[in-house]
Amino acid sequence: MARRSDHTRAELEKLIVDEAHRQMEDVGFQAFSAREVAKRIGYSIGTLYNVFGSLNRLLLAVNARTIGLWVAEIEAALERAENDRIGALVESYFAFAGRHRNIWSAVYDHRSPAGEELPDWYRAALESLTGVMVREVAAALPESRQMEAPALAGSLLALVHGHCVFALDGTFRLLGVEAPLELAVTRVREILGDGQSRGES
Amino acid sequence: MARRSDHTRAELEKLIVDEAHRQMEDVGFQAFSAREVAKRIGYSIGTLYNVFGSLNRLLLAVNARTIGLWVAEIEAALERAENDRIGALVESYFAFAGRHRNIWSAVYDHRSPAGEELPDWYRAALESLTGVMVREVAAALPESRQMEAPALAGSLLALVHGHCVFALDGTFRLLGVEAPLELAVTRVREILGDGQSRGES
DNA sequence: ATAATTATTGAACATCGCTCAATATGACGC
DNA sequence: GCGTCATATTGAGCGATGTTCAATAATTAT
Repeated sequence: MARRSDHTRAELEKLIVDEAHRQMEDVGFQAFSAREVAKRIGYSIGTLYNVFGSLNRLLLAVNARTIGLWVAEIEAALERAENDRIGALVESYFAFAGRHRNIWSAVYDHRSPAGEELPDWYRAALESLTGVMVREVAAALPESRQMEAPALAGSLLALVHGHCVFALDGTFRLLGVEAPLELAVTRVREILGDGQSRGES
Repeated sequence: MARRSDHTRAELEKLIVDEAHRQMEDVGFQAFSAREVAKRIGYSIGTLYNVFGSLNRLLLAVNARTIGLWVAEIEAALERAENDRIGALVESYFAFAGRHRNIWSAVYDHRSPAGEELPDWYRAALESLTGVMVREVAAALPESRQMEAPALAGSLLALVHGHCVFALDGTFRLLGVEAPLELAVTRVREILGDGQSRGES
């Protein structure tokens, strides 16, 4: 099969995460299988465990990659945005989740085993996401309310996340609500204070 | 083993859901096992499938029961509440999730297989939950804003859900936010309009 | 060339959801 | 009481899963 000269350790790690991420995108969290990933890249299941130690860490690697792509897309949308940065933020958050349901859901569907603490590189990925929120919220707030920024950012993250979850799982449909994104944006505007918002391009 | 004279069909169904619900509360969604449930009540795995048809429907029955308990607890809190009904609503929502993490999480962790539509009795359970939200939001809104009630109720549900998820999974801790419940209540008050709120008992 | 080190394997184990021919049980007519 | 039929219950069997680890292959060091 595969020879160890074919790939350095780092290359092999990337090869596995690549395929695992593709697999997650295709079949979703429930149907994800480490064996299938191994088969597709031509290595045995054992090698997969040698490299990542556990399925948990492989899934964290997959999710960290997802978060990275997600943050990149949000940042790109923010660069394109002219005035309405908060609107662009919420919109691109939603857009990514809608366009990549499987990998997006996996971030929240997977739970690390109890007692296991998150690796630093995964924490860093999470913080890059929350970091964008805190930064943009701070920028949208007047000087006098800067100290509220972190709490407000958390609140906004929770608000947008909730709307996103219920938009995708059908809860909003069940309620007869048909524009969850607009709803979320409206909520966010109310919360950041009506002073500098309400709708412009 | 168990004789058919021991239980009517309805009793057997209840026996299974009882044990499955207990099991879910004890070990959580990931470790839940239909085989284990069968073993504990002294029936075989086959009987379980005869009664419920699939694991999906058993899990829906477990989750429907959870939602029932949840709604009952919220309604009880609302009856005790004097003035601040919205505060009581959010607080009891949070309290249930915190006190029954496993069964609460299972409601959102479980996904029905694609294409399978939800049984009416499960829809009814979901609607009893959303119904409380719509009713209370409507009661908290002035006459002039009654038409917004359903959309606002959905928004509030999403907002509270998001805060609840991030409170339990550690995201708020990661952000340095230490009072997610109060944060959620504040957000809800802002959204319903400051006219009749801001903090009184 | 030989020894020591490291990478890779994949059969083996326990467990899972799920199926279905076989069996046990109960009810009914005579 | 007996035989017949319908129904309830079983649990071995199937194809998967995650995980382990002695055995093997490949590389490096001596």
